[in-house]
Amino acid sequence: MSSTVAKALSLLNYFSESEPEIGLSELARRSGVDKATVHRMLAVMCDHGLLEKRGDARLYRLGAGVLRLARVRETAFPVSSVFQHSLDTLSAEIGETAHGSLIAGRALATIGVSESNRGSRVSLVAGEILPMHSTASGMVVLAFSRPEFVDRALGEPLVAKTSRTVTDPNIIRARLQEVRLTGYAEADQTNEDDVYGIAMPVFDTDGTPAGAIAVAMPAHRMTNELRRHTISALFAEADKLNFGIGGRPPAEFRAAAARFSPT
Amino acid sequence: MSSTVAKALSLLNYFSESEPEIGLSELARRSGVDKATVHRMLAVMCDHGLLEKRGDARLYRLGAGVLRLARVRETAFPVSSVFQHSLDTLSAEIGETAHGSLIAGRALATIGVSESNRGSRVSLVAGEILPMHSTASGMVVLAFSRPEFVDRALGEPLVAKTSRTVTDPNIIRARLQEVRLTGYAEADQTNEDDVYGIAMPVFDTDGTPAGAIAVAMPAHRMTNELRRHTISALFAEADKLNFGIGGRPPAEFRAAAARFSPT
DNA sequence: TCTCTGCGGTTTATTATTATCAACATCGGT
DNA sequence: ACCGATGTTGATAATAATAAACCGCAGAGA
Repeated sequence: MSSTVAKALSLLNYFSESEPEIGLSELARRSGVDKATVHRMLAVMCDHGLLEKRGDARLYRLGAGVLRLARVRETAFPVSSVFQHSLDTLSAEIGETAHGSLIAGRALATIGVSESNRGSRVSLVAGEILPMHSTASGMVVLAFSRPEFVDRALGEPLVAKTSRTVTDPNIIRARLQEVRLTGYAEADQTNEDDVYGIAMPVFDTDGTPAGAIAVAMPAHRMTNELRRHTISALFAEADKLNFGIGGRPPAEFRAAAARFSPT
Repeated sequence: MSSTVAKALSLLNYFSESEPEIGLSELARRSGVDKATVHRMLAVMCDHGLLEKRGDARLYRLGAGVLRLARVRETAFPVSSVFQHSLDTLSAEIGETAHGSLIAGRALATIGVSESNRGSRVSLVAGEILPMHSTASGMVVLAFSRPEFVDRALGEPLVAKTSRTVTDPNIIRARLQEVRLTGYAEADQTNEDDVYGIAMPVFDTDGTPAGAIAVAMPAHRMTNELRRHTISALFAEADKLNFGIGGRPPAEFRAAAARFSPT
């Protein structure tokens, strides 16, 4: 938990789209790590290209090394690009914003977005970390994950992102059971007000969830017909996606998919 | 060099396109770090999503976290995408493979490739790390870098990649002086047999090199006319690229560009 | 089938490294 | 000259690396 490397790596998570450059003192304050230590860690990470210091300012930002690593991974295991294609298809067909996420360690990382071209649409940023308990994507991933993974996720403090967020682990576990039966998860303004999300899992070669694809729409626009259409499209795209990345859905999910009738 | 974090991060560099999955013992052997230590480091990095263990096999590979970090950086500072556009333009105009690289720590990382559609062409992998002394991109970056950076780069052991590779720091420094005058660098089979490269620097907002764009072609195909055409196109694209990423070429480079006459 | 070998993973006590804390030097902007 | 920021240094306390074992497992070969 408090290993040196873990502390250093956790510094990377403070960089986001809304705050792409951060100074030493700021990082030290947020991470709770000593300033001198943070400085040394930053120096090491700069040396390895994970971070870089703008010679101009005295701020740090993510370095070109992360671009390189991402390229290496994407060349060897093209997941992001395959996701993007499915997301574009989804957003075009549903007319709402679609996004994809992958399990990264114990978190869920958004790695692809395709916004609808409507004037009113849900807008979200790629690279964001999604909470497991308050998003449809998180729930659908948990539903098909191993118990240890679920325990660890629900063991952490569950933040109430909105007034509708469920933070009781027991209720969440009950919902996970439902998700296992339907194959998809819905999040009615549990992560963000006015946003209704529907998500479906994507699997790895070993049958464990690799991530999720989801459609997010303004809550007031949700109808039964739109839900059916979305879920149907998600099943289709999830199927293609699993094929594209070599994922093998477990029997439980395949059963749920077979149970779904797009009537 | 011997910091814990540095050792952990250096493990990431063993993953490449040609070897995207590596086991624990293999990593321990190559890095020279103890197996138990490597195991702990890998566990931490898996926990943070930089790596992931395929539940199936017992191998490690780069995780989804690197995709997320790359997206965050690319959203805040779109460099890779801007590069790609220039590279596509270059390869289309010259008819040879173009590639772009960025300084990542003390190394030069390939972050974009656009192969020509010729049957015979130079093929190279994105995500590769380029040597500074034996590639045109490396030389052009060094030529406009600060002396400390050059000293550090030339202080490391210089590998002779081919029979033509120059490994004498003094000769290299002399060549850097020439590059400063011309604004571009040429590598005639100094990094790879039969490959002739021409590179041009791209700059950061503070006037230091951010990376380079380069054209690589089969050495036997090189002619004076092709060289002129390539250099001319590189100057044009470098100019656009600097504008696109907000780079400010130093006076020395602007003078070299003005000196060039595409006659 | 049985053994052998190499691998991933874990443990132990010891050794070496590193974080920490506080203090100070330094730079830039107001 | 002020202030908050980045760096940097010192001694002490906490942490992690090391080395050499060990287990369980899988595949190879006899």
